[in-house]
Amino acid sequence: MARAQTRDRVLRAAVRTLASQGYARTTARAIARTGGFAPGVIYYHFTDLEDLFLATARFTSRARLERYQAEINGLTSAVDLVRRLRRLYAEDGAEGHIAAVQELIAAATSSTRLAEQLRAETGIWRDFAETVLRGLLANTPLASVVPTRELATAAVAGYLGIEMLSHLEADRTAPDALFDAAERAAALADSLHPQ
Amino acid sequence: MARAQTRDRVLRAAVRTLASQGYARTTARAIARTGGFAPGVIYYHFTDLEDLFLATARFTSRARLERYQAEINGLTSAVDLVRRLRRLYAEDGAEGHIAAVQELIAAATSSTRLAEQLRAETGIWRDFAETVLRGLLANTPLASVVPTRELATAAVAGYLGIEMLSHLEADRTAPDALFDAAERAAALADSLHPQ
Amino acid sequence: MARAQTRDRVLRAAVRTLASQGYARTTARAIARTGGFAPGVIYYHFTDLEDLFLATARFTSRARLERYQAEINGLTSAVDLVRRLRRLYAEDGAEGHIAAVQELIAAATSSTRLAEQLRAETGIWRDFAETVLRGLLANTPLASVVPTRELATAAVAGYLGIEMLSHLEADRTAPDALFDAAERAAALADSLHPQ
Amino acid sequence: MARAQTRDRVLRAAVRTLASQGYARTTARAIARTGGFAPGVIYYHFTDLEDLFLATARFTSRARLERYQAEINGLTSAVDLVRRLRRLYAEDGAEGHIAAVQELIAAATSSTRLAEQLRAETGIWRDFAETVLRGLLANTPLASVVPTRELATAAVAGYLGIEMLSHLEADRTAPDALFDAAERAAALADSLHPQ
DNA sequence: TATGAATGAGTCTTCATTCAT
DNA sequence: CATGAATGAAGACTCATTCAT
Repeated sequence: MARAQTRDRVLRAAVRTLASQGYARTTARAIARTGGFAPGVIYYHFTDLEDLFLATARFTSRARLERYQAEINGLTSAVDLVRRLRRLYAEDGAEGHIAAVQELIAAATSSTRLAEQLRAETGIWRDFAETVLRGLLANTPLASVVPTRELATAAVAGYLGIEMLSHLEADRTAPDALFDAAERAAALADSLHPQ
Repeated sequence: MARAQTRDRVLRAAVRTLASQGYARTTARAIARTGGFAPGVIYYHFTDLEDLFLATARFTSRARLERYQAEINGLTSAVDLVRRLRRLYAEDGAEGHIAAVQELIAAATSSTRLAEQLRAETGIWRDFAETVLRGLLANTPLASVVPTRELATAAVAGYLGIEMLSHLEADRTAPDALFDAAERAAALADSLHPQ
Repeated sequence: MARAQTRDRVLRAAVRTLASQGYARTTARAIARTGGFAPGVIYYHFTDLEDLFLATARFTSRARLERYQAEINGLTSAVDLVRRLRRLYAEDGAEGHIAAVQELIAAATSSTRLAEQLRAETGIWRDFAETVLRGLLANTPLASVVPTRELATAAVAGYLGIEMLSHLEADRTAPDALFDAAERAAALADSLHPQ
Repeated sequence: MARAQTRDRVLRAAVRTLASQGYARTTARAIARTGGFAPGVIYYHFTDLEDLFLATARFTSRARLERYQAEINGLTSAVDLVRRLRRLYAEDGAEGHIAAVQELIAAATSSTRLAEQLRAETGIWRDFAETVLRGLLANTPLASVVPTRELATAAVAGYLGIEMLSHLEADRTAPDALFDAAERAAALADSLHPQ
């Protein structure tokens, strides 16, 4: 099998295992079982588990970012934005992307390198959120008032926090109610736009 | 030594270890080292580590809630609220309360009982946040517009999310900038109050 | 409480625990739980667990021997003997005496002193069995033919072996069938007696 | 190394350790020391110690049964039988087979699955003993009188019981005396055969 | 490239035993 | 006499990692 292809299988197996079993149970054997390969394969493609987790953080973050950019770039309506986010968030939940990141952040407490990698990734997301916010507020009375950088940070934090709370619930109704409320607020914001 | 006293020592050691080492490294031995007692003590007071983590979740949540209630109950000014929260948040950071809870939430992926306990605790905090919000918005044009329940959920999520992000940073500037922005927004909100 | 009385409680608790839980699970705590006293009590009356097991071996062996002697001494009919033995064996099973001894014998593999104590006890039982056999065979053509000492050894071995096998069965039908067969053989033996 | 080969090494080490140290001291570490491999090997080939003990019971029972069958099948002389048994019994003693089984039976008090396995094995031996007995008694006046099934049970019980008693002795004279007596009885039995 | 057997360190947990009360 | 809190050693078991094939 092509080298890069197998590498990707390992990365995807790591994401799925982190999301479904949690960091503590994401052992080399567990990842191998999830992906259907021998544990040794991991060590052929990565130095050790820390190395794999670093790559996993980057892999899942970049993959999702591409998807978010493709869906969201150029949007000027806040309502449209919220609707797209709701769909993307549902994807995240189904595929376990945010859950995996959340487990990695908890794991970062005991790995400086992982913390650095995750800081870089969350930084990229905050920049992305800031760009989107600026686009929305352009030509709006709010543009000069809203602290976009802080709001972008809060948005990323909220996204991660919501996922944490959802993880504790059996159902997934909390995010839905939040998206509903956000959509109403977005409608209000859109009405401030000059026609 | 009195039974209850030792039990508390173990709980406090668990909080400190979770916050400083992360869930995966919060072993019985690590907790014992933190607290300065023999690992066996843990098993004299708790059935197993899961039992200890359950008790820790409840212990740290309730202790902090009391503190927050004492500081915040009866406040009507949003600016005052934000200032108190900033101080309380600094306390949390110093003592590792939120960090510990965050690690426990990550750990809950592999323990249904822990997930249940944490769901109960975060529910209590959401209720608390909702009560505070309602008090603030009373006699305000916003009272009928703002979805307090959803906002309370978002507040709890944001609090947890911010702590996650802070954990990745060496410094703690991000929360400061957020509190500054929140204080400006609070001033705006206070100005809507009928004099 | 009188010293000797408590000592006896401990010994009886040890027998019951050995019989019901097996040697490996007969811990100081388990014995204390069975007897309803604190683990420390054991160490007040015995040096350590080995000392307790030694005393237990002697205690249960002597107690049962008294009972057997009272029932069996002076019997001249083999059929009567088998009938009494069947009843005594049922008592043993109900109270776990032989089961406890069997566990102690298995444990003796790792304690020379326990092995010595048990060798002494089984020796006493073999002597008892030999006396009974001699009484039965007296004035019988078999008296000069039957090697009573070897037969006595075989009887003790058989008794222990049967208990081992019974322990593996859910029901207790095997010993019953054996006693039935023995009773028929005894009738045959009795018919050889000169009237 | 081939999987099956290592598995066998572990099984043989388990038998030797059970026989020489007793059940309570047959720890994973002790077995590994006996066999000269790392304790982890046990868990690579068996789920846990209970699983290993189950397999050990079956392994040692079947291996010995094959040997006994090869030596004994087709024998019609009781004296020959006793002589072969004496030799086989000496082998058992040297290799610790019966001693291991006896320890496992004691251990079965705390493992239902082990009890079941051992019940199956002792059942097979009783059937074997019954077959041998029937062969011996064929064409003999005793054939219709002797309850072969019960006698077979008694034989298995006696075999186990004798091993228990021998284990308590420093020397091994008791079994010898018994085999001597059995040989004399066998000669008597053989004389009943029609020439 | 991939596999799977093997290892040794480290984890949770139990337990005999001690000791202050 | 009895209790129950505490300890430290040891046991079962897991797991990252290596290596021969």
